[in-house]
Formats: sequence, C-alpha cells, structure tokens
Amino acid sequence: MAASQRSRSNDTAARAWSPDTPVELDDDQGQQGRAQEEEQLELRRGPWTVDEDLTLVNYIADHGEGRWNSLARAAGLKRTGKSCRLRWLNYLRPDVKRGNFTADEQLLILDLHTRWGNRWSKIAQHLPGRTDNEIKNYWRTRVQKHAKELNCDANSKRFKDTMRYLWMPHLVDVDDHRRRLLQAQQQQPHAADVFAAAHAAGMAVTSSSDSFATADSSYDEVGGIYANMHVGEMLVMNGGDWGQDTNQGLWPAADQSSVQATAGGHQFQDPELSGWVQGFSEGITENIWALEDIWKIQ
DNA sequence: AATAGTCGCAACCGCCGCAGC
DNA sequence: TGCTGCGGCGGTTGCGACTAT
Repeated sequence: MAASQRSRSNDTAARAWSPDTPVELDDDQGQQGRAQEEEQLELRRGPWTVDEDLTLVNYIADHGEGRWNSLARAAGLKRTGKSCRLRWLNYLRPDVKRGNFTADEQLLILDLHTRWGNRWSKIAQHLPGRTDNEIKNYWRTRVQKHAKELNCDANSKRFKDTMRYLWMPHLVDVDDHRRRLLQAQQQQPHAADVFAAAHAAGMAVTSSSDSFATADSSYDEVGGIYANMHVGEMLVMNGGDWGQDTNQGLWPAADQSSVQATAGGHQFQDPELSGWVQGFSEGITENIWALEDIWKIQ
C-alpha cells in the first residue's frame, strides 16, 4: 500500500487533466519512439463524450470486443485500450443493468462478501448485469456506511457475523420476526443466565469473552438481538447444538435454519449461488438498509 | 438564496498473471 | 528462460449532484 500511496502522490500532476487536454508523458513514456509519443500525446482522459460512446459501441457492434489497444486505434478513439474496455464493460455493454440494487442483490452481495471478501469480479459473476465496479461502489458507500454506524469495520468479523447471523436472517420475514421478538422478550432469560447456560454446556465462552461481554451489555438494551449474533458465533464454536437447545423462542424457525445452514463450516444449500439467500427479500423493501430502524426499535 | 458538507458514481491508477515471442 | 504487451483486478480519486444549515 505504501507503494501505491507513493505512486499516487506522483500522479498528482498527471491528474490535473481536463477532458479536452492531452495526457502528459512521464519520463519513461518519453523514452519510447517518437511516433508512439505523438500518438500518446493525443490520448484523452476523463469523462467520455457521447460521440466517443457511439464510436465505441458501433465499432464493437461491427467487429466485436477484445484486443482493446488495437480496437481503440482502429476505432479512431484517442483513448487507451484499458479506458475503452472499462467504458464498455461498466457502462456501454447492452446487458449492463442500471439502477438500484434489488433487495435480493443486496443480500447476495452481503453473503458473497462474507465468503470471498473484496473479490468484486467474482461476486459480480453471480449478479447478472452488475459490474464489479458497481458492486465495489455499493459496498464502499452503503455497506461501509452502515458498518461505521455500528462502530465496526465492514471487513471485521463482528460486522460479518452481524450480517450473517443477525441481519440476513432478520430479513426472512420481518413481520413474523417482530412478532416473535416480542414474544421472546417476554420469555427470554437474562443474559447472565444465558452465559451460565453456555458455560455449563462446556462452551469456550472465555475465548470470546469480549464478544459475549458485548452481547451481555447489549442484551437488555435490545432484547437479545446482539446476543443472537453471538449465538451464531457460538454455533460455529460448538457445532450448533447450543443454539438449538437453549435458544428456542429467540430465533424464528426460519432464522434457526439459516443459522444452521451457515454455522457448521459455512455451508450453503447452493454452493454457487447461496440459494438460501435467494428469495429472502420477497415482500420487503428494495433497500434492505431501510430496515435499519428495526435495530433502533428494539 | 448561498454556502458547506456529504454522497454516489465514473474513471483512473498500479499491480499481477498470462500468453506469445 | 526472460522479455514484452495485454487484460483483468482491486484500490483510490475527482467531481457533479444532492442535502443540510
């Protein structure tokens, strides 16, 4: 990263462009052949114009995509091959899906990101019409924003656990969940009792004492919500038995199945497409984050 | 209405792996 | 076997649009 930052600072001057100004050459580029230098001097950067878009689209329609550097030259575009490729893949390609992510797509992104991390292109392969760039932007803007609101990093285990064991199961059936939570709040034991039960069951609660302490402190406040997240953690630690035995009434039935599906070694019904995620969002808002008020309601 | 702050997105960059020579 | 060019990837940035004050 240091190298990246160093190179970034060196890019400052080169970044002072406008769409109508040619690219300035650095020393290395200046050492190349004169013809190539003259050609590169004319390269454009910045936002694409409508004419450029039309040129690129028409050329690809006639000749197909690929060989981007030669394509850019042949099409008469004063752009780098990389720039043409990016413009085509992220914006001009006919099957690119524009607009907001659906709830299903958002859930799938959350799910796949917990499995693969910032492998945007790999994640994008499972969202037809969506580009890695779009997903990356979505993650950086929406998801990281909510992680910040939770005072944790979007790549942290805590946030991923929150997503996997709390938030996503939450979306299975919001109304049903609310009703069951009300019941659970009336029935559930105090967090200290839960801790004692876990301890008596021989769980390695000491190894997650920090997490449990967090759950403990949040328990009364939110009526078991955060504790449930750590129940998920404990399921991972303890093979899933504890949650089934002691957590009855806390999780809606569908939630438990989801947890079980993920707890034992992060297994999925559909190893390719996380089928257990698909269909989660039926009947809920298109913006899953709009449900964040549930957190505050509890 | 003007200004400041924030957000979302398009586009850039360097790095890396691969294929061809 | 090493070099070179290309394509792909993930990280970062700049700026217009939007919102709050």
